[in-house]
Amino acid sequence: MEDMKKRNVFDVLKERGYLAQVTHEDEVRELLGRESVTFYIGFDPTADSLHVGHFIQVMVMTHMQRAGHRPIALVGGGTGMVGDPSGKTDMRKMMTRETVEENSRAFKKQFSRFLDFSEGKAMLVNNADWLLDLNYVEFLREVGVHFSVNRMLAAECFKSRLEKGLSFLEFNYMLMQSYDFLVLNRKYNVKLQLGGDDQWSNILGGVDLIRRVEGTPAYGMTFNLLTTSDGRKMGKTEAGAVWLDPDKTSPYDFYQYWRNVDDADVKNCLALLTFLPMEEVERLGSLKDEKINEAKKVLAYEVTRIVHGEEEAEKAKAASEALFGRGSSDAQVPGTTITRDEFMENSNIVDLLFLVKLIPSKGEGRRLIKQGGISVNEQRISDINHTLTDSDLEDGSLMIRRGKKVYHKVTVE
RNA sequence: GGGGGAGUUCCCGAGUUGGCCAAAGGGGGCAGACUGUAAAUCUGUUAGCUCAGCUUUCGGUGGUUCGAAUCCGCCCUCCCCCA
Repeated sequence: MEDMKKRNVFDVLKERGYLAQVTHEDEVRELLGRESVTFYIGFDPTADSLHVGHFIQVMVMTHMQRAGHRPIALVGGGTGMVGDPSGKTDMRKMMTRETVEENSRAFKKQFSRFLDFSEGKAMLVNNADWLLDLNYVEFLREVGVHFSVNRMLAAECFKSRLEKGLSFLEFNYMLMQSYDFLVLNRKYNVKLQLGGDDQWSNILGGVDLIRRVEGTPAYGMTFNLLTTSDGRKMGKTEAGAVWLDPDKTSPYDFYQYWRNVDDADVKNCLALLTFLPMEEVERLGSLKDEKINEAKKVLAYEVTRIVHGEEEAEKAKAASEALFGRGSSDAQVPGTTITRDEFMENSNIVDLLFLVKLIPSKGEGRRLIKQGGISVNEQRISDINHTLTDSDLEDGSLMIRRGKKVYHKVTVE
């Protein structure tokens, strides 16, 4: 990782497959190789935690910071009040000011795990600070004049919305984000904005604005969204997004998510989501058939380690090996602890499944059992009315398996 | 502001001579088989519950009726054409 300092980050990012589009490829590359550049990435506070879609941006910021550049994570406390229409087909729900502020705080906390904020090496700003008190007429005169509606309507990001409808509120999003870039350029000499590829139009808006208003160069660069080989967005599970918050997605589930990616996506994930040297990425990514499971283990471990720390990564790995391999059975397996009374009152298998939230409804539980999807201590349950007793407990706990790979340990105390 | 159209179960999308609709079909999800904790494929399943019965659903609300997703009134939202 040390040798990254010597190489131009631009080349690193390109080699690893992050880059999607660059406004001025040669100039940006030269700039990054010449001086310490302050850049920013915006995050919309649409939820109370970052998810894997954000994580790729965080990885980019980390690569950049390691190369001596200064990242600014911008939380969209102001833009979040409007909602980005890019690529969306439906109108966004408007969030209340309180929700936006709450989410912004949660983001702040998570960023500090990945970036070094000491001595001004990274910054976190909230565009609510300058957007919320804007004077409408002044804004129109300073920023609005520079935007051509004709060009905006032609932009790719509005296309789908032109068919389904686009409110004036959302139409303004591009101006706000462009203004962000301008403000940051003036305040902190930010010359470069990064973002997901869906942000291309918005980034271009800011680049153009700065060049017009300030007459100084500004650049933009976008990254490929984390998608599967067949183009679907990654990071979605039956339970929703894969979150970075351990309370929303446990380290074990997080580990399992990466352990189970498609063969075809392993290499890409290793390059984008870990810091492993590219030679290693190439080697692991080219493994075939059963062998590629090794690569998936490395992927799962590394990503979990970066996000949740070494200790949690070890635990997740141990638990996985215990359940799917031969490891010791004593490993930390996800589970629930219930009281003796609860166990007695919910001795019916369906009730118990419901109690520990392995099923969303009892109807679902009955269905699962009918289809052979539930096992207790590796014994398939076939009867909906199956009742559990003390004899099912081993050292005060029993292991339930739902489907092929969802394990849940129930401990009775 | 004027005229026209639409709002269905996770999503898309059938269904309007009122009962046979918890609601076609597809997608997605889940489960089973096959496997490598993969993909593809095949099969089953996909509102809830005290589950061979019952309860709550078809934008909201109030009606008509023995009975309404299907008919009527009002409201909300969205789309299209005109301004």
